[in-house]
Amino acid sequence: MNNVYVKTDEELAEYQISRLQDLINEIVHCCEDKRLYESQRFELPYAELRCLMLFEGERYLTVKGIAQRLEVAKSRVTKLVNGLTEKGLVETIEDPRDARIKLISLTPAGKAKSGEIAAFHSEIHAKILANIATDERLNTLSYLEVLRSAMEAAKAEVM
Amino acid sequence: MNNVYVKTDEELAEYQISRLQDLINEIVHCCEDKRLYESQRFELPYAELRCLMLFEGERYLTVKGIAQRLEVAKSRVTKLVNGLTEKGLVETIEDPRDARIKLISLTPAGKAKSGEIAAFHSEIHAKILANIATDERLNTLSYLEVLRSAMEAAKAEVM
DNA sequence: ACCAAATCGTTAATGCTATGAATATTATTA
DNA sequence: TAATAATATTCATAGCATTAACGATTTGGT
Repeated sequence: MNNVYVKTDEELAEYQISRLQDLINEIVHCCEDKRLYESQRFELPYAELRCLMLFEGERYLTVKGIAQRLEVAKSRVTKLVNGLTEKGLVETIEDPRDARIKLISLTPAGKAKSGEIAAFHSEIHAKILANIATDERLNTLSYLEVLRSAMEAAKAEVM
Repeated sequence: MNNVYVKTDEELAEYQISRLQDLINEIVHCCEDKRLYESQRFELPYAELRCLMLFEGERYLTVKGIAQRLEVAKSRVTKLVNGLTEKGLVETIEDPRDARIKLISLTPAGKAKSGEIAAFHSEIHAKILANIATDERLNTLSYLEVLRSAMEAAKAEVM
């Protein structure tokens, strides 16, 4: 046995794999905490909150459109819209040209809440950036992009 | 108005914020897809799968211990362990020194499944690394670490 | 003009994730 | 020994999400 221990490529890869695994887990875990916090702070089930945030720059949305954007079934959206309606954040009118379609839009209260949530999102991401040294910000974003691409490529391979 | 438009620091920050927001969202979304895939592939509700993976290197776990590691209520763990027991992946004995405590351990089938899942995790992270140029891997990991720290710091500030 | 097919949203049944309060059993400790 | 603490379970409740079946409406072809 040699005292000077040199890592083989294999071992190096093992190490990098588990480090990547840990880092991603921690980052995702952090996001889950944010999600919980957000939901409590704005007194909205998270799915309803996400639904509310779709009305950025769009006056009206339909059940179908929301379903596509949230990537859930239409029946789920019915429930979410009911919840938001009961809370007075959203209201529904009928499409004058097609009686099948419901046009859903924010109430003033909904706009206000949506604004608050958007501000919170900005705030939290601003805080994250502020916690990165100025000269490291661009690199962080670049390498995050590298990771995102690599993850999507890996997903395409495996799944 | 000037044709040569120079971004103010504020605008630069805005841009970086929304880019960070998007990147993190995409990465998290990717992880959610992985989670779904995993759950279907191994025919286990995701919570049970996570529970199974806690038995790495630990012979026995208790309900309480699992609850702490998964960060869920004990009553939730009772359900998960029931599910895993019905599937023959886990078995329970009584602690010989304390009749209140149940010692939960993997069955051979559970060990096998747990091994498969761990292998899948390694595989997917290896694939991600393989999709990053060799000379960018170390930097990616470093900057991921930077991001993770910044996120945790921001969390501590806001939440 | 009419009928079949497609579209849109809702309802009902089902299953997973998770919590909190109440409870039964067993250990500890004063 | 009696009170208290620890461990796990049960029950009620709530959120997240799907699929299948349905009713209402529109559209397209004949």
